[in-house]
Amino acid sequence: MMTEHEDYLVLEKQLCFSLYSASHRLVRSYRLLLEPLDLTYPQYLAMLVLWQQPELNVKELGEKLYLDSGTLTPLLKRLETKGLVSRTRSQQDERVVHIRLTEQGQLLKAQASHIPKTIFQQSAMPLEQLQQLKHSCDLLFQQLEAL
Amino acid sequence: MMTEHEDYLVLEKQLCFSLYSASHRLVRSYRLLLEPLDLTYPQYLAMLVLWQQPELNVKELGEKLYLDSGTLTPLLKRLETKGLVSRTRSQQDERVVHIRLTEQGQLLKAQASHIPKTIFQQSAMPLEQLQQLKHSCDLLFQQLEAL
DNA sequence: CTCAATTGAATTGTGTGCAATATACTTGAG
DNA sequence: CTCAAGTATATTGCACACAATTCAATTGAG
Repeated sequence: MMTEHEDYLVLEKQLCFSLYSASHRLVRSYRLLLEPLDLTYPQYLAMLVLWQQPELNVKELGEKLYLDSGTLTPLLKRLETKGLVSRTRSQQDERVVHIRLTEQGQLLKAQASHIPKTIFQQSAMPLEQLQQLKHSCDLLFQQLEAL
Repeated sequence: MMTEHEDYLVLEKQLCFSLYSASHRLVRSYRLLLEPLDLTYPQYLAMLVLWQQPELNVKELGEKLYLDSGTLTPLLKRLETKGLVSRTRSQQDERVVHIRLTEQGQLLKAQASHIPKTIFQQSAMPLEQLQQLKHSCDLLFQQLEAL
């Protein structure tokens, strides 16, 4: 008694809901591992970037994380309060705010090094399937971004 | 110069970040389509459930959406304000709140019927790959849920 | 050189997520 | 029958996301 279109409106059939739920559940798994580091998942993402590139500005960080200043400014202020990063305005262009990893922030990297492997083990899924999942997510992102 | 563990700490190699970004981007695509219906994506998810089952309580809805009352109560109050659902306490057990689809809420279903197909087209990805993506997300969710 | 347009960040406001707590109600062991 | 334990929902508080706006600083066309 459902039209073809209406049938697609079933929650369990929607890819987006699966993606949405899996993403939240995965972040929840990270939460337990990040609690000892006193980091939230988005803060951990920012630290990941800084561990690779210890200095960059808010715009550059936003481009890597796909987040805007409305999200990043308060997040970075919290990281600053914890002593993990410093925020200083550029001398050359005072609109720009440089984010720098502090020594304390650098030290935190060692405590995070086990996390990716732990999450991988918790997923209890074949590496190959996870790689394929990642690849499909990246492609989906690109397709939607391109619109 | 990176240890094996440290190499995993590269943002672009992390499945979770791909999942996280793809999920947010997909919700953003929904946002444009849902704007004419005056619904947010989580509100749309709640409506999807109600279009299948026009009456249920908060706990049942939470089990379907994997959300708790802290999220659902304000969300459902907003749907009530829009006239899409009613919220009434059970006579038998006054702790229970029944959520019912209103006539206006029912009418909204027709306006949403095109959305799944539109999103599918915007993804510009093969149906088979999307199905596989959904399946992997569902599996990942289950594995993490089972811990 | 000048001012309109642009840019980078911050601010504001709305709406989730979710942990923790509170509250009211129901149930069941004794 | 009673009260301790459990249950369903609501409330509170914190941290994102993100659109919209503001503001200060820079840039570039004429």
